[in-house]
Amino acid sequence: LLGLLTFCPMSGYDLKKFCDKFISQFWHENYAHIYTVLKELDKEGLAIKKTVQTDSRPLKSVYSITAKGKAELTEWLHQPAQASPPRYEFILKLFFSADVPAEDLIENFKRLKNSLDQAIAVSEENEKGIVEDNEAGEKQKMLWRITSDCGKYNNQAMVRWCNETLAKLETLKHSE
Amino acid sequence: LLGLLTFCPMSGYDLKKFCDKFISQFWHENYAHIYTVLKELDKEGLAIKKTVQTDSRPLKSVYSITAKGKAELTEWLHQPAQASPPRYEFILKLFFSADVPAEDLIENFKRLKNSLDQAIAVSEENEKGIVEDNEAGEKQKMLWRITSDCGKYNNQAMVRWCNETLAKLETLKHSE
DNA sequence: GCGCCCATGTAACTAGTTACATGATTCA
DNA sequence: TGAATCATGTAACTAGTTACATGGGCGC
Repeated sequence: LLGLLTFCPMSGYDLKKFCDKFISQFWHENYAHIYTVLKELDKEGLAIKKTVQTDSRPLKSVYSITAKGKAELTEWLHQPAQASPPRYEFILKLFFSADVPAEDLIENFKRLKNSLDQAIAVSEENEKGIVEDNEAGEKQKMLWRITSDCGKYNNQAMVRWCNETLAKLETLKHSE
Repeated sequence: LLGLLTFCPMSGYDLKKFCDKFISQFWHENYAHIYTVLKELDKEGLAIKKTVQTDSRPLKSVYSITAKGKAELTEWLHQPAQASPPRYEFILKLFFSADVPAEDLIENFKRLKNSLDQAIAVSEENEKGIVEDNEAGEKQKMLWRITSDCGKYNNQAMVRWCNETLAKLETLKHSE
């Protein structure tokens, strides 16, 4: 899974940064996982480690993808993505909230809306970053824009959902 | 987490059915998990087990929620839902697909669109079921509708995204 | 008689997370 | 001098999944 993160040679630390910056909207990795996987990749010959001494900085272990790693990645890209079992705690709680006062639910929805607005703002920032990036090819840029749109569309849909739900809950609150 | 599934007393088997039918859009449970949790709930006094002999059927172990369990549930409902780390394999693969021919990507998107259409059809079926259900209170019904809308809005947003992306990929395909 | 649905569970395993441990450099 | 950032890793634990094991009843 991490073999694909070898866009360019990177260290475990770099990889984490990269994940947080570019793919955090739809994927998440933590240090522990990255370092263990990196070690495995090295053992399996899918990536190779090189220890580099950067000036006035601690040692870095930079990993590069090998030919074998590239083959594995292509293989992975060709098999269809499998959907992960859904786990939306917010919705789950909502489902069981028949005995919770409407007012509390309204509070929850307002909070959710705020965090959605924030997420939308962040993704708009990111989109600007894509346009300005000159290193990436046209197709790559297009794919980035597409992935970013996915998050945006979802978030917009959720905002709409929040607004409509808030309206419903307001009427409920008055009748309670 | 399963204490809340005690809408009415149910066995492990019933719970699984219930999950699949009503909350599968946003939550997923498997038998192994259910039975282990059920046992724990019993041990902690949050639910009690009763073995029931139904006519001409194997023994059933029906669990009911206790007062302590209800308190725990209320407590849980009152703390804010925590977002689970996102894992969208489809988008992740897309992100790394710069070297995959546009034609293959188009195929993937068509498949995704089909499954989305199916999901929308299913949720529309479910919505009919809600309206017809006479046992549930008005507020409960409203909450069900709201949760169901959430899925619908998301799916619709995704369909829109698929369509727009397909158009983009078509032009890319012709230039490749 | 065969396959499907009802019904319950355990054991082994895999994946993922948290917490810990360490230490250098840079900047306020 | 202390906080933040760079940098790498391990150990212990928790959660979740797969696979296995079992057996009766019902409908075709």
